[in-house]
Amino acid sequence: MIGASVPMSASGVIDRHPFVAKLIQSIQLDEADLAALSGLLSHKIVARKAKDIIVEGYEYKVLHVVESGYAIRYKLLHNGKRQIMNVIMPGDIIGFPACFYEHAVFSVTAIGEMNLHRVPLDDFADLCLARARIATALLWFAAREAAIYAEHIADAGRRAPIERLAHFILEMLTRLRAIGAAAEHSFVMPLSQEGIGDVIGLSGPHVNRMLAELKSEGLIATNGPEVTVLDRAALQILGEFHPSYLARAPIHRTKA
Amino acid sequence: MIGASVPMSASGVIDRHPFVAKLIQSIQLDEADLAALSGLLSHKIVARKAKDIIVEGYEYKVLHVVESGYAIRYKLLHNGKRQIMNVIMPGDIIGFPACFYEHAVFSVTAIGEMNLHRVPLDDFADLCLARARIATALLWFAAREAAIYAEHIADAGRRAPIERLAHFILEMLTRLRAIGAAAEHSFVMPLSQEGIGDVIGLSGPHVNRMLAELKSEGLIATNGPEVTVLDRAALQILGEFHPSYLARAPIHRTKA
DNA sequence: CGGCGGCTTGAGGTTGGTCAAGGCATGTGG
DNA sequence: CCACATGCCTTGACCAACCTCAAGCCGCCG
Repeated sequence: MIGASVPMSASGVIDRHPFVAKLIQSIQLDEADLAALSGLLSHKIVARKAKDIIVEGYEYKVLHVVESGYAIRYKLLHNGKRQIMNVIMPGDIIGFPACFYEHAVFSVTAIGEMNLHRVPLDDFADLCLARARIATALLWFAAREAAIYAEHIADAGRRAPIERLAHFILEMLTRLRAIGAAAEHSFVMPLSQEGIGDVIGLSGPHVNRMLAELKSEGLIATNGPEVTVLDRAALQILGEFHPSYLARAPIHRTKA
Repeated sequence: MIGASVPMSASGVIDRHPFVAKLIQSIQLDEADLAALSGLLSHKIVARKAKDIIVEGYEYKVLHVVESGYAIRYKLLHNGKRQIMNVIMPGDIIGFPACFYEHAVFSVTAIGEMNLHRVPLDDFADLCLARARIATALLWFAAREAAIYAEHIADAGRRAPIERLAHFILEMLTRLRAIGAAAEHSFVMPLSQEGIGDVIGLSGPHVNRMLAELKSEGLIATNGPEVTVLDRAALQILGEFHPSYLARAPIHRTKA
């Protein structure tokens, strides 16, 4: 911890980190918690565009807490296709919750430049054991991750292409707004159309056609990579989107 | 706890419960842990076939630990289709890890008769806070649940129909064997062909065609609801199935 | 200026859904 | 004990949806 390039022990600095902000939204932290987190997030690194952070099948012993930038968690299949499981955003932890496995089950690649904090897996485990509140919050994050994945199963398996796209756009808007990275009705899409296809299980050209349809129906507008939601109510109905599964805080328990 | 119909405090009884067996496989439990679990699992109930245990959108305050029988966790979509997220087996907890949400995000229905233990959510939360080892094991279960879901995303989104079916058959065989509910190469499929279709995102008739193809290739055989894997190696390659994501134990940590 | 990545559009072919009919096993009530 | 209903499996024909391949375009960056 000594010799960290960027000292972050002052709570005025650490609690502006998106990961800490996310923790605070789901559970109350005291000074000792913040100090522990501050120590954990002392080793800052930068990942350039298209940098592989985790490669499927390999062992890994470090996690990366995202401060800024985006990454994709994906799997390459032997029929040559790619399935993107999730878009990783600031405040997320790369390698969690899959870090309980000995070998990586997915690959993670940066899209665009990222600022990360490198955290040895063992330090992370120690923190959980020492700070019950943080461990509890992480159990909640893991449950939320599972809920997001389950929603993606319904998307890929049973929704019509245009419904998947509507759902995906609203999910991105909602998640980006939660971290303060989007305006009320618009956001910058970090993925190409082919990338979107790899999330929702469509080919690139078909994503393009579905986008055109949403535009012609007046539900969205685009300007380069920027997507603007023009008719949120109609999009929600079309994509059957219920934002509750993305909630930031668990239900309140009197005893917890 | 007093007045429970079936006393289970003797560890010789409690540790034969599939849920406890699953816990023991991932973490070591002491006498106090077993006693706490014994108290938790004192209220036994039976669910008949097609009984709705959780209905999407409703609040729920109890979990159900499965002792025997199967259930499906699913979502009904407004286009009339059904997506099954997961098949729930003995040792699983109905309502976990989604129990952190105030309202149910999925429905759960019994297929066939089930023996369950009713556990109030608050008692469960208290157990986690009091027994750190059990809480840690549950964090691992939540992570594993997320990994299974992620595998299903790849299935539904990017694999060819016959690959999905191969993968699903191997996943069922592996999970059933882990709880001692399957022979080495065969098991009784709890779902109808239409049900299988709702898991892997195909229509009933197409599941039938794909099953016929697997049979004609000599990879599997069926006899009523019983499925026998004849060529596991070929099926694994076809379905790109790597059993590691179903591992029962987390990686070993010296400090934990 | 030239190359590259991504968007857009089109034509054509396969896949897999839908609808429908028939068969078989099981279970139930008369 | 038989008649009937029910649920599931099986098969076929048809057709729309979506993928693939391909070409041209634009904007950006070296």
